[in-house]
Amino acid sequence: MIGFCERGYHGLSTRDLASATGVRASSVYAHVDAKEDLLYQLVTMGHEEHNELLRKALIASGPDPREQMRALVRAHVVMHATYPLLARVCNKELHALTPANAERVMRVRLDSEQMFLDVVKRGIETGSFHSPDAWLAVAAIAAMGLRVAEWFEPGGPWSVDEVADSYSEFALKLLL
Amino acid sequence: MIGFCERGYHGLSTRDLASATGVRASSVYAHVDAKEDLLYQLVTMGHEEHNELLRKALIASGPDPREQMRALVRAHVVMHATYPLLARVCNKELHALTPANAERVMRVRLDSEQMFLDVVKRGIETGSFHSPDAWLAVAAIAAMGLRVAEWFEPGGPWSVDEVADSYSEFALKLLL
DNA sequence: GTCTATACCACGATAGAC
DNA sequence: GTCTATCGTGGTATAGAC
Repeated sequence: MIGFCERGYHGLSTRDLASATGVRASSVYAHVDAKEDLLYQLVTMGHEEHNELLRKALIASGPDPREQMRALVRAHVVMHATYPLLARVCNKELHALTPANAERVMRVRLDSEQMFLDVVKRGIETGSFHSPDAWLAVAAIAAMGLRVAEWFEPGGPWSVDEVADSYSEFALKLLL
Repeated sequence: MIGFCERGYHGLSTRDLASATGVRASSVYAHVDAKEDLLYQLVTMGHEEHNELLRKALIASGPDPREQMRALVRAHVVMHATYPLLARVCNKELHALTPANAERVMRVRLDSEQMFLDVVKRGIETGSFHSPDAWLAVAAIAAMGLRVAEWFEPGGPWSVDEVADSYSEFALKLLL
């Protein structure tokens, strides 16, 4: 995973991949059908974990759209700050998936996006939010969190919680 | 460029690269020393153009931090919506640069970031903005715009101007 | 500056012994 | 499940004619 992240899918050979786990390249093929399988499994894991974290956050929060949005952004940011390498692979290496696999991944992603969209739309209806366009707002809020995976490091100036809290506030302000 | 974007640096061969412009792979080497040179030139062009657009936007706007921020975000978004492929290469393929070349690119990027930071800090001092952390706010605002390159398409639901305007407002709200 | 031809190497993947 | 050995392909890059 570190390899895919640092050098890109095509930049990491099956030989390097294997030697990172202490085996030969041919041994990899006892576990996966092809190199692309490995990327697909990694990317699927990342997207499904992300999706589940969002869903749990939504369920655990009350009915208030503001509280729901806070919970979603929190989970989104925590995921990206906690597993930055996985997040980067998920966001940069989709091009290397077969169309069928890419589509499966995109379905999960769209489902996650829909959670954000539903909260924003309901918030607009109930008067909690006032964004002129729900989708544009969601794209902006999601983007903030995605990018956290590119710069966050443990032991840096902010804890995961601090970033999650700040970004939740950013999202709510953005939706005012 | 399209190739680097769609398949990643290592996913695009010099043969394919050359045939995209109607020549043979060997002819490419009459213009660049190595494949990496091409990526470096592309990425440098993208970062310097971006930096200049930001600088011009800043100069053209008045002394009000709010107006300056609006201008910066506008330019940032316009660049990413106008040259999405270049932007994606600039943001995803830095790993393939030699350390020396990557550092040169990062210097331009840090300079651009500093423009945002200076405006936010001055806005906080003068009471226009009220963010608890200037850097976190800048990271969030920049991220929103960066991501535009991933989804924007001409002929879609929004014009470049509409996205730029919306995102400028998002940024200002975020800084309230 | 482009071409053909090619050097040299690394790639993903497989075969078959253990 | 891992190994060694190897297949066939395609990678970056160069040489030298035009």
